[in-house]
This record gives sequence, structure tokens and C-alpha cells, in this order.
Amino acid sequence: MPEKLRILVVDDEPNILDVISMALRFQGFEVGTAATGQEALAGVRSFKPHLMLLDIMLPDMEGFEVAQRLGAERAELPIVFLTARDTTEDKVRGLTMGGDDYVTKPFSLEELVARIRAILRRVGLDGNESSRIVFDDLELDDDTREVTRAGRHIELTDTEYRLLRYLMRNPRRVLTRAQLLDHVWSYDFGGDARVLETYISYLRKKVDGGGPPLIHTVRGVGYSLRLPRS
Amino acid sequence: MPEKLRILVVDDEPNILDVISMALRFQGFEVGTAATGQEALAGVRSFKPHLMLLDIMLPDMEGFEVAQRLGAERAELPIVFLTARDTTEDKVRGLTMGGDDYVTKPFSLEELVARIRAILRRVGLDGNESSRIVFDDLELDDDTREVTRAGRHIELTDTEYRLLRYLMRNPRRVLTRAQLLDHVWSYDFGGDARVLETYISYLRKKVDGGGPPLIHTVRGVGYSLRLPRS
DNA sequence: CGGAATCCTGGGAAGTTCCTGAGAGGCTGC
DNA sequence: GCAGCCTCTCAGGAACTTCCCAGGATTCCG
Repeated sequence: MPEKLRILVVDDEPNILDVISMALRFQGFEVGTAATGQEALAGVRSFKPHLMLLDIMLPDMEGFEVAQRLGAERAELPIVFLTARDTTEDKVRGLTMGGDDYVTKPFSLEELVARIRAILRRVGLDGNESSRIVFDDLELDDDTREVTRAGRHIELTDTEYRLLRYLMRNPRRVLTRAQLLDHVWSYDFGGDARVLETYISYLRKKVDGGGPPLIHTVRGVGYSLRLPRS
Repeated sequence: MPEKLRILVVDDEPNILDVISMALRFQGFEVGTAATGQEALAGVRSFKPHLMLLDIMLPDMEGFEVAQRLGAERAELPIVFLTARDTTEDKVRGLTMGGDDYVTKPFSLEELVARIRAILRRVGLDGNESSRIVFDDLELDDDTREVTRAGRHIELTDTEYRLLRYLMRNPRRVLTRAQLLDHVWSYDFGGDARVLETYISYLRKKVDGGGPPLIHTVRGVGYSLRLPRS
């Protein structure tokens, strides 16, 4: 069995830390955690992560400082920064190195995991994984964000895209309403759960419009991406 | 023999606590119980469960608070929350993010056990277990909720599905009317016990329609899933 | 064989869940 | 600050499930 990829998650809000840790563990990563800059620095040395998830707002120092203090190790360690919505973009851009990326809070788990996998792919660690997901004649490329059905291009909005990507990452499996909302929408979404139905409807119009339906309702449970049963 | 999986059940209603504990013990789990948030916290530390079943309405604190106060242990411990039906959705939302799940009261034991097993499977603890149940040429996959007989797909409603799943989990055993009602219907079901007959009838039409009958009546007792005695 | 108990199944009624169109409000880019 | 796009809300109606009922079929037992 190949060694599990290790990710160090650094955030001072326990809730966020826990949710992210659990989610990444479910994705098959080995997860270490830290709540302060000091802990993060120690964690890098002892845990030797392949990737670090680093909140910019930490109690003792800024996330950037953590990155700088890493010294030589820094070059080997890709970082995904977690930033508040109002962090000025140039601040982030200036300080991130080639392989890094950032995600603004509040984010959806789907998006976070996608970014992590994208980086690991670029660094060549997430071995067999590809940025292309294919299901039947439906294809999605996560690098170019391009979606096609039977070769025909499909234009999707951001939310539609994330929803479809989550469905395609879990083909044939029945995903509950709650799972879809929790993974595709950001964690602070407190609105009406019926948005989901609206977006399923949008997706159906765009994706299932030209061809046999792939998005199926499982009444009382949720939705599922699968081939129609003849 | 592999160590038994431990589950900590937290609920302040003694009846519920008993019913769930019994059911889980019967499923081969080692069960610990707690009736308050404090007890739950202590229970996690001493009992070291692999999974916790946590009611949201506790006398001393909300279930969420228990989860939060767990601190570092939290990220290692999957939780299935028990919520009242009228718990506002936004409160429930976020619960499945990390990989946790929730079940709304009133629930059926069958559903509860299914959710627990699904999570343990995903965490990699329920080792050899797979989401597929097979009996003769009848197959059921709990991830995709797909049911086939001799390769032919069978479309089932939610109640039909849960009933069949319970039968398939206990093949060849004679299940009494009471057992079936208690496990497949929610524990507060106060209706006419003859629904069961109706649903057996539905299932027979769909499942036994194409092939030798697998669902057998045991007069005066209940039903059983077995091969026909030729 | 006859009567009683049990079970089967078709036909709805009531209730729930889901779909979709219309539109308000917010954000973005120009 | 305006236009266009996106997200989310809402409501009516369609579709589907669940459950109840009742008549008929089957089995059991004296």
C-alpha cells in the first residue's frame, strides 16, 4: 500500500479545524493539526506534511510569517492559504510561491478539496489522479473548468459547476440532500435548503438537455449521477 | 478475533437509550451509554468509542456543544447526531460536512444501523464489510441503493427498500411481524400493523416477479427470506 | 367438510416531496 | 452608476408514497 499523503491543517478556530480534518481524513489523507504559528512550525518538522493548509489569521503571527520562517523547507512544501474575504488580493499574490494557492473563507469543502488535489497533482504527488473526470459521455476538466457532453461544450455558472463536480466525483452513489448542501455550498450557508432543487433543475436543463438523463432523483433521499435504466 | 467496535450512545430518554443499545449490541457492537453531556464527555475519554451517537437535545447542553468540547479527540471521532424532526434545517446543516451524519427522530432502527455502518465503512473501520448484500441472485448495494434480481434492475420506494434490506441482512431467519415493524418503521409508528402485509405484497410483486419466490410467509409468525424448498 | 383465523391484494385518500418558472437582490466589470 | 449575470427565495402544481380499507383467497383445525 502506498504511503498516505500527509496534510497539516493550521487554523485557530476549533470548529473549522475539526470539520476540515474529518473531511480530509475521509478523502484518504493523513491529517495533522495546529492552532498557532508556533505549533505549525513544529508540526512541519515533526509531521513532515506533503502539503499545508494555513490560515492567514493566527493568534501569534500571520500565516505569511509562518511560511517565511520555514526557511529551506519552504521550497519543498506547497501551501494552500485560507484567507478572509476582504484580504486584498495583491497581498496574497505577492507572498504565494509558484506551487501555492489560496481559498477565501467561507469556502465549500468541495472547492477546498479540489484545490488541494490540483496542487498535489501539479507537484506530482497525487500520482494516478487526473484533472479529468469522465462519466459516460459527460466530461469535466478541473484545470480548464471545461465541461462537455458528447463533445458539445456546456457553459456552467460557478455553483452549477461545483455541484456537477461533486456528483461526478461520486458517480452512481446516492448523495443525500445534506451531503450535497454541506459539500457544495459554503459552510456558513444558512438559507433555504430548496436552492438545491433549483440548481439540480438548472443542471438538468444544461447537462441532460442533449442526451439521456444522468441526474436522477432518489425520492426522500437525494440525488444520484448514473446511467438511465432502460 | 478482531476487537469489537465500540459505540457510545448518548440520549436522555431511557427508552430510546435501551432500544438503541439492544439493537446495536445485537449487531455485534460494544455499547456504552450516557444520558447527559457531561457523562458523554467522560464516556468518550474512558470508553474510547470508535463512533458516537449523540442526541442534540440533552438536559445540560446541546449535542453540538458536546462535540465542540471534545477538542482534539473530536477530529478522530465520527458522530451520528440524533435530531428532532422540527430542528430547523440550518441548525442541522453542516453536520455532514466532515463526514458525520445525522438521523432525524423518529427513525427506524434499520436506518440508524445502516447509517452507522456506512460511516464506519468510510472511515475504514468496518473492515471486511462491503456495501453490497447478496442473497442468491438478489443483490443490493447500499451506496447506490441499487437492487437487482438476476441482473435485472428493480425500482423500489424508500420503505420497500428498507424492508428488503432488513430481510437481506437476516437471510433465512424468520422475522416476526413485530421485529419487522420495529426495525423498518419508526419507533413511534402507531398505525395499523397491516401495512406490513401491504409492503410485503409490493415487494413480492417487484422482487419475486421474475424468478422463484424468495419471500416466504410463516403463518402466525412473520416472514423469511430464503430459497424455495423445491 | 365447515368455520375461524390469517393473509393477500387492488383501490383509493391523504399527505409529502419535488419540479420549475418568475423575480428580488447582490455583486462585478466596465 | 449602470448593465448583466448569478444566487437565492417563493409558490403553485405535478408526481409520488404511504397508509387504510375491504373483499376475497388461503390455511388451519376440529
